[in-house]
This record gives sequence, C-alpha cells and structure tokens, in this order.
Amino acid sequence: MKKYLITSALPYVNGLPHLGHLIGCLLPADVYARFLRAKGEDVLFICGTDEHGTPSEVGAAKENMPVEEYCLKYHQLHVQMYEGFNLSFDYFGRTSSEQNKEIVYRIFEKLWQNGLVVEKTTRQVYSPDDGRYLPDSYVIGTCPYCGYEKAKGDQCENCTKVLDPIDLIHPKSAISGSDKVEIRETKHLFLQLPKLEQDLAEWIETKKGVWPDIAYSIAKKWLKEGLQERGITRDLKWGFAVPKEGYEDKVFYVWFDAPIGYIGITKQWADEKPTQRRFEDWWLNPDETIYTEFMGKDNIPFHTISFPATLKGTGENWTQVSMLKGLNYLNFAGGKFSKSEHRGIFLDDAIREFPADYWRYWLIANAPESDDTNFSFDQFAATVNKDLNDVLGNFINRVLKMTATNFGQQIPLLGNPTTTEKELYAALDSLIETYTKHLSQLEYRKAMSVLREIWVAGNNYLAQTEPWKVVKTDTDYAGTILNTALNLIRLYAHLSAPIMPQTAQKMIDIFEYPDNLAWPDAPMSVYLTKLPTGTPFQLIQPLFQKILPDRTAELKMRYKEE
RNA sequence: CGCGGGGUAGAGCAGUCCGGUAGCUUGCCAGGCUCAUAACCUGGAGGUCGUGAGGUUCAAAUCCCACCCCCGCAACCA
Repeated sequence: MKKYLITSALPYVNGLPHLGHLIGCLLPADVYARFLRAKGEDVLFICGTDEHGTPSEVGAAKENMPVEEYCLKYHQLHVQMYEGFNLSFDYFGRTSSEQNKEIVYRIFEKLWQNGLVVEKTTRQVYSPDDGRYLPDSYVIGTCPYCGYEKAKGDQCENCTKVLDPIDLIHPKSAISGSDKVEIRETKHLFLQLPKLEQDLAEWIETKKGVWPDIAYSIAKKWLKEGLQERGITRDLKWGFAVPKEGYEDKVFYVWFDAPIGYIGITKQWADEKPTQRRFEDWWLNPDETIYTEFMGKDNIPFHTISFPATLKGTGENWTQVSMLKGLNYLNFAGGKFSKSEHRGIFLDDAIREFPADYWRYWLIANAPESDDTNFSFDQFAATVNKDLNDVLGNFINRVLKMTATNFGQQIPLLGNPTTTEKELYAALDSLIETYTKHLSQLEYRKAMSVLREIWVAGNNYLAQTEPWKVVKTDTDYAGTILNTALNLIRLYAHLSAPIMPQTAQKMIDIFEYPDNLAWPDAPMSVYLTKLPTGTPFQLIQPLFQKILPDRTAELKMRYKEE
C-alpha cells in the first residue's frame, strides 16, 4: 500500500504566527492530510518549528533569556495556536532536536565523503559591540548608488539595487546601532550545487505538468541562471556545531538543517514508539512513499533545488518530493502581514474572535493559489454569512425542525425514490467526483466552489419537492423527502470534515448513529439511504452565527483595516 | 535592465496550455416559496477581457509583437 508523507514548511519559531502563515502552508497541508485519512490512506503529517539562526539569537537577547529557553517558549506557543486551529499533525517537532542533529550529521558526512563540500574564505561584517558577525540584512547604512540612508546590506529598498554590505557607506549594526563594524575574513563550507545541476535538471523536467506552474517555473528559473555553490555554515552560536576541525565556532546554516528537519522530526515521532515506527519506512522508501510538500512561494527554491540536491548528493535513496503545493501570499489591507510591526491578524486574536472553522473555510475558499489574495473583514463576513450560515447552517436547521414538527425527532421511513430523488443522486455523484478530484489535485478554491454547489443542491431539492406542502397530502412521500434531506446532512458532514472538522463532528453528533468521518465510497443511491428509520436525532443550536455590520465595523477598527 | 505572478461586470475570481456564442460567487433589480436564522429557489441588468484603428487567422480573453500598470522575488523574515 502506498504511504502518503505530507510536510508543511516549518514556521520560524521567532514570534507568533498569523493568518498568512496558516494559509501559506499549514492549513492546506492539514486539509490534504485529513482528506487522505478520510479516504483510508496511510498518512504521516509532519511539521515543527524552525529554530536556528540569527533572528532567534536576537529575539532571545531582546527578551533577556537564553536562546534555548526562548525557543522552547515560542515553540510551545506555536503548538497551542495550532491546536486551536485543529491542525492534525502526526508530530509537531523542532529542528533543534537531537534527532535532527543526528540526521544532519549523517547527511553532511555523506556529502563530505562524496566530495561535494568545499572550504572557501569569505568576507563578513563583524560587530565587536554585538560580539557577533552580522548577516547581510542586519547591516544598515547609506546606499552607494542613491544615497538612501537606511539601505540594508543585502538590498537597497529605495533604489532596489542589490548590494554587498561591504559597499555600504557608514555601515552600522541593525541590532545595536553601533557603527563600529569591521570586515573580517572567515572560512565557510560550501555545498557544490553545480556538480549536481545536471542530475537535478533532469529530475525537475519530470515534474513539468505535475508541479503547479509557479513551482516548476521558479525551479527552472534557478537552473537557467545556473546554480552556485551554497554556504552551509555560519558564524553563530545557535545551531548545530560543525563537526570539522577549524569550525569550532561555527554552526550549520539554518537553511541547511531546516528542510532536513522534516526527516529529523519524523525521527522524533518514530523514537516515541521505536518498536512500531521507523523513519526509514518513510524517508528511505521512495517506491512506496508519495511525498507532498506545502510551502509559501518564497520557499520554493529551497524545496525544489537546495533540499533535493542535498539529498541527491548523499548518493543514498532518499524519498524525494513528488507533489508540491506552493502558495502565494495573503495580504492585509493592501499590504503584507508583518510580524515585526504586528500588522494583520495573528492566530491568538483570530481564535478569540471566531471559531476556527470560520477561518478555515474562508482561508481555503480564498487560498492564494494563482495570485496574492487580500483579506478584508467585509469579504470574510460576507462569505461566512452566506455560505456557512445561510446555505449550510440554515439547511440543517430547516430540515431538523421540519422533521421534528411533522415526524418527531427520529428518521422517518424512506419510501421508493422518485425521479426527483434519482436526479438528485446523479447530480451529487457527479459533483462529489469533481470535488474529490479537486481535493486530490490540491485545487482548493475550485474544490470549495463545488462544495458550495453541493450544499445548494440540498436547498434546491427542498425548493423542488416542497415537503411542507407534501406533508399535508402525502405523509409517506414527505417522509421520504425528509429522510433524504437528513441523509444529506450526514453527507455534508463527511464532505466538509477536512475543511471544518469541528463543525463536521457537530453535524455527525446530531444523529444517534455510530459514524465516522470517512469519505463517501458508494453511489448516492446507496449512501443517502444509510441512516436507519427511527434513528433519533437532536435539535441543535444553529451551527453558525452571522457577523453583523456593527461587528464588522468594530473589527476593522480594532485591527486597523483601512 | 533581470526573473516570476497578475491586469476579465461595483467587489472577489474562473476561462488562456489546446482560438469558435465571455462564465462563477457576492452585491443590485424582479419573481417564486413561506419549512427554516429577513433565510431558501429562479430569472434579469451589468464587461470595447490593461493599452496598441498592432500582427497571424474565416474567427483572438486565448497565439505573436510592442508598451503601460500592480504584486512578489533576487540565495538570510511565511
């Protein structure tokens, strides 16, 4: 049996995640994992916090705590927030784990043995007052081209010229503000990507039409420009020590150990039950494993080029990515979400305002698949009110109440289906097939528009059959209609579960009938007759609440949406 | 100057690969229904498809050329 390995890009531990992080990789991955599990597939869904690097060191210093403590604190906050959104990771680990260290060393040694690692001397900016080397973007100064005074060492935001921090006039540290900076020569290890280029290019060519255009074209762009040797070490303290002489003060670069973290975290998972689980079954098993990665567009080069090259370079038979979903950005009020300026909606705020499923539905229905997408409370409210409350929530409510009034709180007898029911079965069979196809292909917006059609089909069925009239003249047929409608509620629960797990559970719990959230596996002529006659059901509070204009206005004020 | 994505009805999007009556959601207008949460169902109006009296073609949103605008990337912030 095929195994489905799913990873979401690892959120950087520094600071708190916002809606952009959620839709950028975590949530689409979760929906896919839930969908495959519902279909009965063997799924392993892995994620965790990416912890090494300068931003963590700087963040820890700001909060005046050791970096290990700082990372643990934020790791736990991430865990809490993702639990709040019901992300169904099989394991949520950390790139700083012992297990990851073990895998990083193993891969590094192989690359070393294969002659793919070389030493080069580079010139880096050192700040004595900070006691550290400064990454390019942590050096600020005057742009030599346009005179802009706050140019960053990697690029001038004013004239967009790409810079070398060494070229800045009056350079100073972005951390302490100190202008006592010096250029030092320092040795680093580089991975020789050019040696792997040919191999990589052939492999990527097989992904044409398989990966989304955005991923394929970005990978091709990098190949076209030619791969360069890539530094895999840094002059930092927070990271895995480089196990080579002369590198005692250096650690592996965060972008080297972060993707390897997928494997390291899988080993964390396996080590919890060593007699039952092996990371090798997933990661050194390419023939049986279908590996799907989710990430924001900025991450695509690392997942299509650097990481596959790293694995290939070992000469070992690692599982490589087969499906890859790259997403664009979610913007807020015309601009980016920002961690540093705390601009936008963060997950702790989001969950305080509305149930997780409201967000999950909106985000998936508006996933930034082809372009950046803008979040606005007006649109959010409109979607929640219409799709969730009016179309789905109201359908359930009207069916339950109508049945309770006319037949009591139990499933009425199903008579022989008429042409109308048969047409409904056929329409749904076709819609569900399309819906399933879109989810399999990770086409979320299309999938959601079909799901909505499926919900509308229920309301349409009632409009056509008018059970409130029929009940006065033909009780038996009215019972058949409502029986069918009640079965539709169950169907909707199953189909909605990957996107709205909590709501789906509530829908299932309406009926006193043992059920799970398995994917429909039979034609509707069978599937919509499953609830046994006489099964008791409960009248529940409406599943959703409308977001009224006053509330929307208040939200816009609170979150500063212009 | 480079690279990637985008520009289609008031708003949000699909359609472009493979040319053939311009589609969906929301909003607006009208009708139906009255079981349900002022909800549901149906119909209608609304677009020179960024620009070019460009090119190819019987036919262009779609292919080719030139240009304009928006967003992102450029190896260290999803």
